[in-house]
Amino acid sequence: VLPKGRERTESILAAATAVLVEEGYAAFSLRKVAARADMRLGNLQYYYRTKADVVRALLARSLASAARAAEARLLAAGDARDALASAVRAVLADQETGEGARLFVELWALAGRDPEIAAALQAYHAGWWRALVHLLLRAHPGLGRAVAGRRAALAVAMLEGLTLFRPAHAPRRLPLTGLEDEAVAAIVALAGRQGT
Amino acid sequence: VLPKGRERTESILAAATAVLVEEGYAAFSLRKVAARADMRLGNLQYYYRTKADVVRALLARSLASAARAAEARLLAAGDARDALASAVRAVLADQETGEGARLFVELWALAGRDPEIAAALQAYHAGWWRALVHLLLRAHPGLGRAVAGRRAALAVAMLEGLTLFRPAHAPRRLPLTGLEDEAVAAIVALAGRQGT
DNA sequence: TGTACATCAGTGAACGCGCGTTCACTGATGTAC
DNA sequence: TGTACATCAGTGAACGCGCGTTCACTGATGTAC
Repeated sequence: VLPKGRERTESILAAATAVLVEEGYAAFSLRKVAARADMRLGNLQYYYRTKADVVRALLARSLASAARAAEARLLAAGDARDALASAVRAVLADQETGEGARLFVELWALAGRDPEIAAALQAYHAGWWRALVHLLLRAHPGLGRAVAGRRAALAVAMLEGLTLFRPAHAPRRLPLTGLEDEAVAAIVALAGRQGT
Repeated sequence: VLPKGRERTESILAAATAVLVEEGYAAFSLRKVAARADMRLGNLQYYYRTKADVVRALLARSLASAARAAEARLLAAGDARDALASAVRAVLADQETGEGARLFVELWALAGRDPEIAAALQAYHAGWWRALVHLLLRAHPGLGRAVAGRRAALAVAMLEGLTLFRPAHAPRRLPLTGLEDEAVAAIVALAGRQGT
């Protein structure tokens, strides 16, 4: 174990994530991160030499944990008949807080300008897309990989798109009652339709 | 007509949009906007007193034009049997450039922190969601408003989510061939499924 | 047509501020013998 | 166990820079009489 160093970098990244989520990248500064982690600017820079290093590390940490969570959700359902439905339900439940959604929207915006971030985000999506493909194929082996791949991509797009209607981003007057059940049903139906 | 003033504000907002799309909100500054619009900072501020005023105006301009385009797409299809399919196809075609997508991702990120922007964005989504509901009900009158509303919301989420896989944001290794056709088919099928 | 004056459009300098980064320095902790 | 020394962790000041905003000022254009 490397207790001291790990503790330090962990608290720096936690502070950085909080600042990014609460204030956005435009207002993200090393001084704020240091203050939030209760240390001096100079000391923070002993661990991460530049602002870019902090952002890179924070990105890696967040995506790794989100990927772990999402894939676990999808795989946990196992072979049950309603595996797909309960996995989708779990993913939707994870979106509830809106905090993660806020972080991801920031990262999407950054990805438009930073190829490294774009690649990391892409790898993250590919990760749970793959898990979803497995799930689809297990439920409907006749689909074939190509069709299952496209449909999984549509499901990912729909689920990610739904985060945009979360409370944090909009008062969402879109008719919301029962939307989650409808989403689950839509994805299950999407999976089962006759192949293209 | 107010030729001079309009010309000026128009070129300011065009410059501001370009800067926001190319550099992101974090790097968005009045000096850059002024330089791009080929005028002095002081003169720009004669038209918009503060940075917030520029952002507000640019938001209004962009959303109004995007809303006009999207609703036109959805309504142009008229009563034809394949109205829904061709409307969805048109919306997907509009996404092709990625430029608009970049702008919207920036706005989503800002919406997380600015209620005014969140409200404007929400109104925009509500606009084309409404058009989509009409289209769904015309194609399948038996659905009922509630179900049609939920399904239109899912379609909006899917279509918005798909913008995230556009070239500008990711090298997109997700299996893309035929994805658009699959999306059209999925939304048509979503519309026609037996009501919940 | 000419004159006086107000408004409009545009200029340029200055302000104070927070930023990322650099750097010389200080103790504490670990290692070698 | 003690001493010498290297590395680690942390401090605090300073730098130059771009930023939003304020402001006094200047011509050009429009209006009144």
